[in-house]
Amino acid sequence: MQRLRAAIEGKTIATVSTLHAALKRQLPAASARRLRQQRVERVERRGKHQLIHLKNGSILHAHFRMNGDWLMAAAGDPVHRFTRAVIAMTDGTRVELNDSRALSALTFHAPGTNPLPKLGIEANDESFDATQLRGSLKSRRIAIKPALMDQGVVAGIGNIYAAEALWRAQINPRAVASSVSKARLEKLVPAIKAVIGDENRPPGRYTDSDGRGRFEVYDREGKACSRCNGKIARIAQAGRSTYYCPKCQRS
DNA sequence: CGTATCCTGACC
DNA sequence: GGTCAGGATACG
Repeated sequence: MQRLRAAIEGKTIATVSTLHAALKRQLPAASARRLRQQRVERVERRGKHQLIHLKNGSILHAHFRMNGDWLMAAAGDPVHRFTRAVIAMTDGTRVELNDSRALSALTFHAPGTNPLPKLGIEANDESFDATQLRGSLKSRRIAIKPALMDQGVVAGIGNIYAAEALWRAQINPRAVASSVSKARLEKLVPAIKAVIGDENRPPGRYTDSDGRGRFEVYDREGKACSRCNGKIARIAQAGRSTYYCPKCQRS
C-alpha cells in the first residue's frame, strides 16, 4: 500500500492492462480505457481493500484476496511470470498486480458509485476498543473466530490474523462471540492491533527466507505452543482451518 | 449455519 | 494425477 502510494500518487495513468482471463472479466477493456490519462489523486486503504481515487472521481479498486501483491517495475523491465494486470504511468513507472492464483479483484467504479461492501471499524481506528467490539459482537451467536473474520465486524482480519489474535488474547476460537467476556475483549483489541500492525509480516508470506514459520499458531499443528508448551491443534470452522492452543486458549 | 465456486502453485 | 489453501460471494 505505502509502496503503491509512493509509486503512483500524483502521477497520471497511461494504460491499465489485464493479462489473465479472470482479471479481464473483472476489468473489461472498455473500463480500462476509462482510466487512461487520469491523475491519481490518492490511494486509500479500507480493510483489505485498496482504492485508487482518480481525478474525475472514478475509482480503481483492488483487493489481493490471499496471494496478491504489487510489484514495482520500470518501463522496459520484463513482466513477471505471475503478473495478472499492469498499471503503467505516463512517467514510465509500472506497477504490476502479481498474483499466482489470479484470485485478486481489480475493478472500475464510475464517479459517485461506492466500490466497497459494508465494512466494520478499522483496527487502527482510535475508537476501536473493547466497548466498541462488544457492541458489534453482542448479537452474534456464532463462534468468535469466524465472527472476527466477518469484514463487517472489524475490517481487515483474515484467517491467519484471527487465529493469531485469539492466541495472543488466550481466547478459544470456538467461544460464542456474544459471550466473550469484556475482560477477554480488553485483551483481544490490542492483540488485533498488534497482529495487523506487524510490519514484519508482508502479505502472502507465511515463512521467513530460512523457511521458519513466523506465526504462533497458524500452520503449526502438532507443534509446541511457545507460551505453555501445549500442542497446537487444528480444527475446521466455516470451511477454514483454525489453529489454536487448547491448553492456554480456554473459554 | 454449511457448502460450492473461483484459480493455480505446492505438495503428496 | 489428486488434494489443498486462501477471501469473498452466492446459494441451500
